[in-house]
Amino acid sequence: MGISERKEREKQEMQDLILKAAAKIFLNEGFDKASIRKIADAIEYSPATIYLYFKDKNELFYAIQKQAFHKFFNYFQTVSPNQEPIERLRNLGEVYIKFAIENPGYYDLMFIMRAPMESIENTHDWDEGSKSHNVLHEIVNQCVEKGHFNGQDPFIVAHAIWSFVHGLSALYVRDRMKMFPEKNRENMITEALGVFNDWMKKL
Amino acid sequence: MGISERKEREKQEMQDLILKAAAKIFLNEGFDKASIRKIADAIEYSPATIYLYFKDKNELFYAIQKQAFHKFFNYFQTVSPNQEPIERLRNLGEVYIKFAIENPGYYDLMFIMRAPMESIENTHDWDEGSKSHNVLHEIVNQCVEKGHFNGQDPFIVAHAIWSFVHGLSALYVRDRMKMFPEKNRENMITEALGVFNDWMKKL
DNA sequence: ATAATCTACTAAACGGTGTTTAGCAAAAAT
DNA sequence: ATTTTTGCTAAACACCGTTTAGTAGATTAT
Repeated sequence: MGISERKEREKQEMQDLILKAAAKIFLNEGFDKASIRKIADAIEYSPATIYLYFKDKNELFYAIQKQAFHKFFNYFQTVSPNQEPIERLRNLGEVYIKFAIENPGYYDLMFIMRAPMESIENTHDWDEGSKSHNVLHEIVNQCVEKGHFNGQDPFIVAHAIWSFVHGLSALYVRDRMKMFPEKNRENMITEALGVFNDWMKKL
Repeated sequence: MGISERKEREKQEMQDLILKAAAKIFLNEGFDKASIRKIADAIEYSPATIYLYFKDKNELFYAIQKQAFHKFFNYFQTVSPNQEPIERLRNLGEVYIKFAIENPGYYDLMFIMRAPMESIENTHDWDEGSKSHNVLHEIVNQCVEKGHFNGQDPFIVAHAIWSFVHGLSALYVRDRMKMFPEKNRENMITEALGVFNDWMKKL
């Protein structure tokens, strides 16, 4: 019975169509401007149709967040595997920042905005994010095995490192660096990351 | 001519009334629920009246942000002045986190939300925030004078430290720690801050 | 082939939002 | 006493997310 398969495929295609239009408007004009009505207009369907494919606006953006995490993970895959763990950690930080600067809208959705998180109840819903998070944990563990961060809990060390790169990214994405209008914001981030990496080598 | 003075005073009192009601609703129910209509209702005036005292909702929340920065600065004043700069720096980090945990709504408004920043054009509008920021810079400079962070740009070091504590705070305030449901989030922050302080002592 | 059912979709409405406009009563100035 | 100014609001405008009731067309059953 090929009909139900076609139906399934069409449902998938419709979801993708909505997702694609929503992501485009969101990245170009922001969350508030990406209204259900505007998204519906872009794909030439009525607003009510969107609710046949997504429970509400939060679930729609939870789906976009998943795609963002996928892209994020791909960035992580470019981290050189054949190097000292401490070098890989440095590389990971650079790639993290690179993603945030090149995809501020996605970064916002993943780590700052509230909307997509309201569709997350159990840990399972965070799977896509955990994949990237595990990369960090693995590398930190390797660093500890090689004698770095002596005596400190790898879980806490990983959280400290995440917090640092998130802090850099979040201040950038949410425009808290315009207090230094004479400074180049991207350079500031790179330099601060450099300082941090110098510190970590000594630990 | 006492009339214009009374008028001025009454205008000030009305602004305070609006601000107080708005802050209360915002802190208890969040930004979206703090609608102009709801604020107007709380003070028993019509919604249009609020626009006689504030240009728009963004300016209203910019005013609340200013008050938040004032409170933030008071937290900073509790940092012990008669100690080694590196100890004061440690203390400053603790107080920063303490503020974020005790006043998540205010923290959000100061360092994460977009709304109040849309009323900021020139550096002058950020004065209230700069005051606190200068405290950090001063302490970092004293640390450098005492031989810490050798050779590194104090401005960048300060930004790195700010990014770190902001990262911890922002992940907490925006609920990105529920991925570790078995962990106590406040403890995690404290431990990560402890790890960071240990690092800094060695630099 | 026809009748019954089910599917995909939408028009319209509900109850909200920020903001602006026109007008009015009371206070102040003349 | 009359004019002007001030402080305020009712009502409207143009949006928003979401739900409901209903319909045209595809699918299934007879």
